[in-house]
Amino acid sequence: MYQRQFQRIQPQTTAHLAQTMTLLSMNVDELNQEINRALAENPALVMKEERRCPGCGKLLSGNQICPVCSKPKSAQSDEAIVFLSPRSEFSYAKSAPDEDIYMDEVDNTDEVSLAEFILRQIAYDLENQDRIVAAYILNQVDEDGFLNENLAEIANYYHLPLSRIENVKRMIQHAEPVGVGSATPEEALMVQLEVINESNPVPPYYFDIIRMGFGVLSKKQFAQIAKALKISNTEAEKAVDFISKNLYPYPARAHWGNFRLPSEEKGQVYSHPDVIINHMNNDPTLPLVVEIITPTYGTLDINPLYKQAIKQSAEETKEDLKTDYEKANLLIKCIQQRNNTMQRLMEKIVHIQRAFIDQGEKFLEPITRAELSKELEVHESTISRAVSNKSVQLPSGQIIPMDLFFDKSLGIRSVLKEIIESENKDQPLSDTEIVDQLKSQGYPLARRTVAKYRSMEGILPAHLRKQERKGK
DNA sequence: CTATGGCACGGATT
DNA sequence: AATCCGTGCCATAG
Repeated sequence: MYQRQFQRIQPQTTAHLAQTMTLLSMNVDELNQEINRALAENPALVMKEERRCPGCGKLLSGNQICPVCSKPKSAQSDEAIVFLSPRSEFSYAKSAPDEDIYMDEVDNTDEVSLAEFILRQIAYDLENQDRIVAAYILNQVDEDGFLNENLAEIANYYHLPLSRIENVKRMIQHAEPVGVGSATPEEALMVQLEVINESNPVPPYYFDIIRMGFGVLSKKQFAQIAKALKISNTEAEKAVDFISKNLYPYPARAHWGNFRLPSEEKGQVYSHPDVIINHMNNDPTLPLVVEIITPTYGTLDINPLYKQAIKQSAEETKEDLKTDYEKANLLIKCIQQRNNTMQRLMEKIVHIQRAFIDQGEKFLEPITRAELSKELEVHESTISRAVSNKSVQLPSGQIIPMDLFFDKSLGIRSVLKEIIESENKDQPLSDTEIVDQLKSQGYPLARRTVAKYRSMEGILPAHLRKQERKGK
């Protein structure tokens, strides 16, 4: 039975492969867009009503039964339940474009609605002319919330003084979500910091750190920052921590969805995790619940009317209808395949990296994509695609890039951090000494490598660590 | 003279 | 085929 269905799309097998590959390498946000696009332009494709678990109210995909509620309470704590979790916060366009019911869903992801959202906040305080300018600017803002347009040109076009345009831009930037309309991530951060500063004053060097640029921030180079601004290392660390926790460089993304949790570790912000890992009922003795987020709120299906239409229509239109039908069929198959791969992959990863998930970085098992691909009997590149560009939320609330599960050195780096933290601060360990320490703990490394890891973690060299101590 | 960072090479990984 | 990563050598700062 499955055989036959598969046969039908055999002639397009290369297309099938190509599409599976591209879908696999997409994260939830991108997949959401892709599905919306397909829904909009292919009449054969429809979104069926959502189905919820009668027990817990979770959205279910396809014919699946709720994996959480169907699990007996006596489940082993080392088990993990991996399942697909459709999310209602992903809005999709209904097949009939004239409907705007979905607009009053909680979140508005469209640029249009973001623009409207902001415009409503500031419209009262603007004169008519300025309102037009504001509308224009908001329409030029890209999906991250940035404005790449030259203000002087806008001023020219509307025959208004530049200062007036700047004023409008300022108002947009200060409206929620704060920072939209900036030209760069740095500018957005500046605006956000200014706003915070008005109610809760922050030390002035916070601004200087942002001026140093986004790159320094995301790499967490405390040492450099401290040196350049003549502040202590801990002050620098505190500042960067504050910034990554309270500010968000892509203002429009942060507004999108309500559960933004900045990844503290990397100083980067991921808006929607692709996978969420939790303990059942937040109880660490219960099994893990692994949700693979899918943007299909409801189920994708072939429009039943469409099949009839094909039979009844005249010969010449039949062909067109048929290609639509096959395209839709293909997409559904590919998405299923993607889901299946993700599910199998996460099952393996969670099993292997269980210690890491429960107990932290130190226990990250060094594993390569190649090894995993053998176990799962898929091609290496499949794993690569499935893993890249995706993010995972851990039970701790941290959001990490999925690549991290394959980071060979992270485990060692965290041991290194421990060693340095517990060292005698008056006589800091030199790199050579750290090599010995690590070797005795079962991590043979070259001296040069220790130095690399140290700088990756933003830890100063031995002689400077001593100074740091004095300065305090 | 020692500790460290820069550059570049080679092997592994993607 | 391209990229990443560990490592060795060498220059330089302390």
